[in-house]
Order: sequence, then structure tokens, then C-alpha cells
Amino acid sequence: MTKKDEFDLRQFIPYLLNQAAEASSLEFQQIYKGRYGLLRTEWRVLFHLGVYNRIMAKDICERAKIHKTKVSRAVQKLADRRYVTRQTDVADRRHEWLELTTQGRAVYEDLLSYAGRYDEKLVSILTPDETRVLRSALIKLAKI
Amino acid sequence: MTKKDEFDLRQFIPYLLNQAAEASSLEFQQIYKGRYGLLRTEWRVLFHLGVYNRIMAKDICERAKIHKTKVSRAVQKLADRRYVTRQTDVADRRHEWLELTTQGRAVYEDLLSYAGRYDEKLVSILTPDETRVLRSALIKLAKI
DNA sequence: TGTTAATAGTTGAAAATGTAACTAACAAGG
DNA sequence: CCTTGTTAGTTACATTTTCAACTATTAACA
Repeated sequence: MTKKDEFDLRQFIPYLLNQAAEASSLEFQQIYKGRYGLLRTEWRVLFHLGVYNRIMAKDICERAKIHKTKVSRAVQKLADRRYVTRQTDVADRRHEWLELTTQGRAVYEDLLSYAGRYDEKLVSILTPDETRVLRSALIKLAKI
Repeated sequence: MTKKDEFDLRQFIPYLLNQAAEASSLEFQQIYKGRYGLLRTEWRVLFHLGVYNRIMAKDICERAKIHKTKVSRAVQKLADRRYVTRQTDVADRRHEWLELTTQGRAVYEDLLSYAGRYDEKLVSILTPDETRVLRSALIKLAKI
């Protein structure tokens, strides 16, 4: 086997995904951490609550692919800060409905606006075609 | 502001990148963890040594965007397993050159072949055009 | 030369994460 | 009803990661 045939790890998709994810997460992390002292998992849980409004921890686990213990702890912290309320389902008391408080929603809306601007910045690095293809490819890959 | 104007976090690039990176990393993790008991950081350090051959920890930090304490501890473990040798630079004794041992290279080559096959699998769910555009977009985003 | 700054890398303590085992509630079939 | 299984969520403990402070060495320059 010649050198030419060897696979180049610098082109390895999981590697490239990690690099790009890390780079973009680190920069946006400064915003939610700096403004509200949130951890990455907490921010992700908050944003799912902002988007879906009244869901269970289980749903967040599935949609965000975050392990239930991480979600459980993030919800605890968000509830401690009064960003989230938890109500036990009367029909099935195993279920707990999560919802943003007014305060929690204000934080969400604030971070949403930063996210919008940050996304614009990222998109500006790419061509419109790249952006479109990137989004659809990432969605496909996330389903693996 | 109407609903239409609001930014949808489900399209947020860092979010999509994280989802895809997490999904693809988790699956490949089973390989290096299962075959050699390596952690993610250790695998990433190993693979940089395989690609660049005789570099310093500093270089790995920069190229892989991994914090120096993580790299330091990963190098320690890889050296303990005799996958890596470390030599202090005679001209500047702060510098330490890292190199794979024969055994380390064998592990690298083995995992490289798995990576190649896994990459083929990932690429197979995308169109050739998507793959090409995805790689170039990720490389751009990693440079942020 | 001597002082201060910078660089490469390490370490310890605190924080976060992962794993597995756990509780509590409900479901299904005998 | 009573066992057994399943589901949502929590907790305990071990492992990893992060953060800040540290050592050792070299650079910069007054």
C-alpha cells in the first residue's frame, strides 16, 4: 500500500466535527457563562425549554442526546436559580413537566438574541451554499 | 417582531455541530476504548503523533485545540503504556519531543484502518457534494 | 549582569461527568 | 392482587476535566 492510499486523519469527519464544534462552542460559551454563569449542559437544557416549552427531562435527553444524569443535574441547578419550574404529572406521577419561569424565559430570550447574532457571524464565514449543505449534512450525521 | 423573524435555535450552527460531533464521536469511541482502553483525549493525542511524528505537546494543543493540562495527562498515560517516548530538547530544555514507539505506531495504524472504514460509513450517508462541502465548511469553522 | 517577562509543561484541589445501582410509580399477565 | 418488567428520574462513587498556581528554563533588555 502506497502513501497515497492511506487514509488521512486530518480529513476524518469526527475529527473535523469536533474541531469545529469545539471552536464554535468555546466562543459562545463565553456569552452564557459570562452573562449568567451557566454551564454548557445548563444552557442546552434551557434552550430546549425555550424552544419546546413544557416538556419532560426525558424529551430533552432524546432531542439533545444528553445523558439523563446530566439533564437531571442541570434541571436541578436551573430550578435552584428559579429559571425552571417542575410539576409532577397528576395522571402519571413518574412524569415531571418542566417549564421556564418568567425569569428563565427572559434569560432564554436574551441568549437567543446573542445566538442569532453569533450564528450570523458563523454563516458569514461560509457561502450560502455551504451553509445550506452544512446544516443538512449535520442533521443527517446527528441521527447516526 | 413576528414569529418568522425569530431565530430558531434548532438551526443554530454550534448546536448542530455538537449533535453531529457527539453522535459520530460516541460510535468511534467504542473502537479505541474497546480495543485499547483509550480515552478520547488519549486517542486524539495518539493520532496527532501518528500524523505529525515527533512534535511537542504544545503543537498538539494548538492543532487539536485541547488544553495543555489534558494533553499533559494524556501524554503521561501514553508514555506509561509505552506508546510514546519523550525526549528533552538539548538546545531548549523546556521543550520535550514526543514520538510514537513501535508499539504506539502499531496501535495508531490499527485505529487508522478503523477510522478509514468508519469515515467511509459516514460519507456513505452523504452525497459526494455534501461530503466535499461539509469538509471545507468544517475546516473554515475550526479556524474561528 | 540582573531583573522581569515569557514559555513549556506539571500538579493539586475543585468541579463536572460517566457508570451503575438505586427509588418510586405504573403496566401487564398470571 | 401479586409477581415481574418498564419507565422517569435521582444518587453515590469513581473517573475526568478544569482552574489556578506552580516549577524550570529561556528571552529581553535596562
